Amino acid sequence: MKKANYKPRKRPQQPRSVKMVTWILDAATRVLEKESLEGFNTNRVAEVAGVSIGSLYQYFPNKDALTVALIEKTQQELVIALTKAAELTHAKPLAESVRELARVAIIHQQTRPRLSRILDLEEQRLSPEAVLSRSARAIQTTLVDFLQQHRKDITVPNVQEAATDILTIVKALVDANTGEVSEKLERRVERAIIGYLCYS
Amino acid sequence: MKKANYKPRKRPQQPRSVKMVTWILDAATRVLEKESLEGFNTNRVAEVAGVSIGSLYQYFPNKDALTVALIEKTQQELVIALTKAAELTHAKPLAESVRELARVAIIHQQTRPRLSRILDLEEQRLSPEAVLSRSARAIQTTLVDFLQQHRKDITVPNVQEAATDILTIVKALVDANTGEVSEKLERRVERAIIGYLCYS
DNA sequence: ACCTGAACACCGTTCAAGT
DNA sequence: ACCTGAACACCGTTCAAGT
Repeated sequence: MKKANYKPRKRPQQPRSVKMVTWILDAATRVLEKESLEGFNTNRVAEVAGVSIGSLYQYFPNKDALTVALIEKTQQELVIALTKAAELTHAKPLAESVRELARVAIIHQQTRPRLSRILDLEEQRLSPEAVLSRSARAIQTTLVDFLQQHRKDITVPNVQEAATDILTIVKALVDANTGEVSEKLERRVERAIIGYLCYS
Repeated sequence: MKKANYKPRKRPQQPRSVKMVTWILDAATRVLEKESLEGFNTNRVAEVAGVSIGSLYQYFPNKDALTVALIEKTQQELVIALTKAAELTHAKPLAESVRELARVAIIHQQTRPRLSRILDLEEQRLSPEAVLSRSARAIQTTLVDFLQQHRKDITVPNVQEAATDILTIVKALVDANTGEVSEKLERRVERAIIGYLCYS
């Protein structure tokens, strides 16, 4: 039985250590983008980062922990963008607001299509074990708030559940359509979300 | 650069060979169900199948080819169930028909929840390389036919695209809700599908 | 304290030897 | 022809030695 510990081994305090973690994460990002999952191995990441393999394992207890750190980092960027967008759409009608949120999510993913797709895949592979991450919960919360604000316009029986389902649906559509023209994809995502929310 | 050849190495003609392939696929299924992806390795599969590792590689050029064969097998079962269900719903109203198809898909997945989830994940991981499989195309075709029959009741601009999106959505929802009570899940899948199809 | 990298273990795959 | 399994290569991870 494998232990599933994806927490970073230590929060590095010393300046050099902070830098090393940054190097490692940057290297991991580059390796994943350029060589995809097949080329993603810890020895290669350490090499690209310019640190020894031993140092990598001082900060990340295993390869999956490194992947989880990347997922966290990416999701933090997304939650910031989504929260900002959600605030801006305050008084606008549902359809328009959804369209803007969808656009943010799609743009976020299309900034680094290969990487985002891989990280979503890895998140699914790891999710049964991993506790829902801080940033994943933040995204969920932002979406629940958004749905509450539009409570009168939607027909879902349970807002929590709806938020989860919508996140699942949007991720799936966006990942399955990597490379699709942004506007077309936006319209289909909008259809899926509002269709789900307003079904009666 | 890796070659991506997922085709079985040979279609076994001799009776002993046919049996061996069956043993190997059954063993792979058991290993995946019991030990999940972490325990799924070719040496273990060969051992459980009672054949030598060399024999496994005579029929499958690599591990992914073995996985693809499992995916194919599972999807063939699903396409049969779906086609049958689609025929039975012939003259019924859209919502009811969708509910029945959704039920078939959910039951199919919940028969072996762990296995189905893993195979869906692996399918995503492999899909950029792999040609869309025969059975995946069959499922797509069945769904397109179904949508054509209800053309007047749905608002999607493109039936092909809609079929793809719906498959993506249903898989994602079902995989994300492994272990959820069947009836609740059915209602949410129905909402997602009909919401998408009838959005205006 | 922290870094290093040789070494170990595990697993995908091959191929010389056996039938 | 087909099967076998020891052996090789690659990669995740550790740990003794160095600073």
